[in-house]
Amino acid sequence: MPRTISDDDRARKRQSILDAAAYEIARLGYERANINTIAERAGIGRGTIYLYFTSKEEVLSALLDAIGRQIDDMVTSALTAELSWSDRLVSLARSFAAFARDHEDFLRVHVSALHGVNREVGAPMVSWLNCSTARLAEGLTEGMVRGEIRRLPPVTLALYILGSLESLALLPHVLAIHPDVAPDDVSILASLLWRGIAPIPAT
Amino acid sequence: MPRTISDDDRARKRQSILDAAAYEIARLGYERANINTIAERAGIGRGTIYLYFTSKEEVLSALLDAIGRQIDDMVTSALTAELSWSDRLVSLARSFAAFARDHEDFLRVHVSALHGVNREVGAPMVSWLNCSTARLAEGLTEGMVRGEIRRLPPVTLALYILGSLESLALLPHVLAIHPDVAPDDVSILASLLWRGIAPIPAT
Amino acid sequence: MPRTISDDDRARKRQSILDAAAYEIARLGYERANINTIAERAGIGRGTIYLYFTSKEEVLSALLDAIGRQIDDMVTSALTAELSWSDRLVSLARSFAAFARDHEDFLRVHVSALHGVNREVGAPMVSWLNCSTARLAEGLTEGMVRGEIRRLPPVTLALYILGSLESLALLPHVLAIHPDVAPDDVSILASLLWRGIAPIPAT
Amino acid sequence: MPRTISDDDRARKRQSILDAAAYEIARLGYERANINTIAERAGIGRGTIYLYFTSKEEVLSALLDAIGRQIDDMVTSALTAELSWSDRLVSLARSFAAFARDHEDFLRVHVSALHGVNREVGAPMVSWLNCSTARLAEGLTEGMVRGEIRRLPPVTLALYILGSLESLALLPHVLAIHPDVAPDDVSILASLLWRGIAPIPAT
DNA sequence: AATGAATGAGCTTTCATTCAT
DNA sequence: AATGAATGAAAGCTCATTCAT
Repeated sequence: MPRTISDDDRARKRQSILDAAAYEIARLGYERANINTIAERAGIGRGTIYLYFTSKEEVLSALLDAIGRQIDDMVTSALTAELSWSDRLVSLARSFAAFARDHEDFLRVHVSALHGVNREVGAPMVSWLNCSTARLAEGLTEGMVRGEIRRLPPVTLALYILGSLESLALLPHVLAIHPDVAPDDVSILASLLWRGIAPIPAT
Repeated sequence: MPRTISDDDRARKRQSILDAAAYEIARLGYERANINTIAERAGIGRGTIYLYFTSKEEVLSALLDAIGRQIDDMVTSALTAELSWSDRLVSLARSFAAFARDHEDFLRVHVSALHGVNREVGAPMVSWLNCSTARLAEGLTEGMVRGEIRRLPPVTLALYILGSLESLALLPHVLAIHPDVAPDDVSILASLLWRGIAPIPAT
Repeated sequence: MPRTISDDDRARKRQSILDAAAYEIARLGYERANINTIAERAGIGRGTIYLYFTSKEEVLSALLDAIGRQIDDMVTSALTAELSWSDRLVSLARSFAAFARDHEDFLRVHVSALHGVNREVGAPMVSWLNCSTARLAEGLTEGMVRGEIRRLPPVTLALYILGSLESLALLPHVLAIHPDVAPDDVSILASLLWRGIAPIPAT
Repeated sequence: MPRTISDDDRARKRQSILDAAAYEIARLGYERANINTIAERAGIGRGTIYLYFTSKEEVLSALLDAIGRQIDDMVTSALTAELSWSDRLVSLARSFAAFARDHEDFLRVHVSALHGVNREVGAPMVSWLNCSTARLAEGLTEGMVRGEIRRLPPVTLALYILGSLESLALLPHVLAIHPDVAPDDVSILASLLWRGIAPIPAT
């Protein structure tokens, strides 16, 4: 009688592997992160990981996929809320900041994968990024049509906004080194974004 | 008669190793970049690299050092020029864009090291980054005193500007994927920065 | 059901690695002995050695430790036996000869490590040698007190005896080259030692 | 006009290489001794060594040859002197001790090569050792015929004597570590040898 | 005759992956 | 379903040797 595991247990264990992987990858990078250590941290045997993922690469892919989905959710939420664009940016900035606070590992993996890892492995992340970008660009286009935002190439603008938000969110963590950077500075900088894209007031 | 090499030849060969390393690291990341392949690309034997550098780590360190110095030069040039802050930002953006065009590998290695590699190796890059940041922060402070720039925490602002410039410069390359991003967009986006930090006009 | 190995099996495999290492080191010396070849000879994969030892150095250390313990046991046995000093020397000589016959590799590794390898690796062997030396010196001192042995510096004498015994034991093996050396000569030579340390008979 | 070097200069330079090699090999062993370092120590370029020797192995061979010849000279001198056997042993012991004092490196290379290095490389040393052994065995045989020495297998005895002399000579150096071994002990131990081989006095 | 820059074979070690249990 | 002992490809690095000068 083959032992069977409930779908719930399976999902939970899968997630615990991803959490452990995020912890290690955020600290060591993808290459130096060790499957053995990840298994230990997840509280399972080394071989068990291969019952949930086909390879180390797939662990990273799945991780990036999960992270990309969460970020996309944040963007979607901010866009669907009935807010002014100024408030939407603040909302987004707060969401990113909260995400960075509660899931620092995830955000770091995301950023480092964007710049470091093999292209193929990062594929799912790029998919989500494109998705979020398209969604944001679409919203921005509407805003431009309504005159709420300065007219600029919407896709490029969307990429810039998302990139800035990530950088801003990571600033206090990455630069915990820097004594002159106060965590609160981040929120101040968020307003820079808005001033940058706000429509030019009629004189 | 000893077979000795001129200092010039030596420097040239050293640079060719760094170029080959930049090519590989920009595409594969530091860990996957292979000393063997780097040597092949530089057109020398495997062991020769170790006549110029003590280890693979030192190759990366030297590379980051060279890149950091070049970026710092760009910042210094822009600051010493007699320009308005608005023009300075445009000048900086153009410098970064040119650097990204002519030395794409270098800029990618720089950014990926900032987010990816283990800390110790990135030390020289962090040094240069701190140097550039301090220089820019100092300039910004003066600008604030003169009322040319909105008052904001100068170090944080400097980091944000440098980060944005790098992202902007890389946008057309990284996102060559994205059909909707035109290279010219970069210069447009540079103005976002200015609007973000420009002093609030008296009503 | 985890695939675990019994302590017995583990010890057996560990020993088989040490045996293979002794074989190679006895013939080529520590430096030339190749981990790859040792693994092949032990009938295991290259990486498996590193599940039992942390490094090549540790293989040698463990080997020297095992050998040193066996030699120390031989010395202890000879000393605790109720024998005349003359017979003790014969007993020791026979033990060493038997050890050399059955474990020629071990004895050769021991002697070569004593004279060849870098000091740090030989540390465990030196420990055992000091142990055996101290034990023998103590016994010799008692013998001198009782007038069974000529009065001589005990530690120096102990070192000389142990060194001679090892040389004697190796003679027929090392100098298998030499057609004029008969294996039996060893036992004859053992008596030289006794005559050397025997008390001067009262005339 | 090809530059030519006098035979004298050539011999002197050859010897300086051997001296440097002895220094390094005595401290690090043959394998770890570095051709580069040996060249530096000899005050010549790396490639120059290969104008005097065909390979690193040949350097060791030549070194062992030179050492073997010196030791053989010592044995010959002691045997040709008109002395009693007791005094000959003392003379030999003094010669070895002096050699160990003035040329510690040579003696250590000799001993370590005897037990450590590849057989083929040690060939010249074995030749000289056989030569000295045969010479000493011949002398001992004469002594036995004349009743000055106990009757024992002469070749084996010769090997034992030479081995003991080397060990004795090295004792104060090797065991400088050992606080209980006084340098003077060596001369005391030399008499052990004589008592071992002295003829049994008629009762 | 002398040099030292260049080479690449060969070494130890790591670690993702497999598979007997 | 789960494990962890075993593996071997692949990596960075050293150093004896060559050879253009």
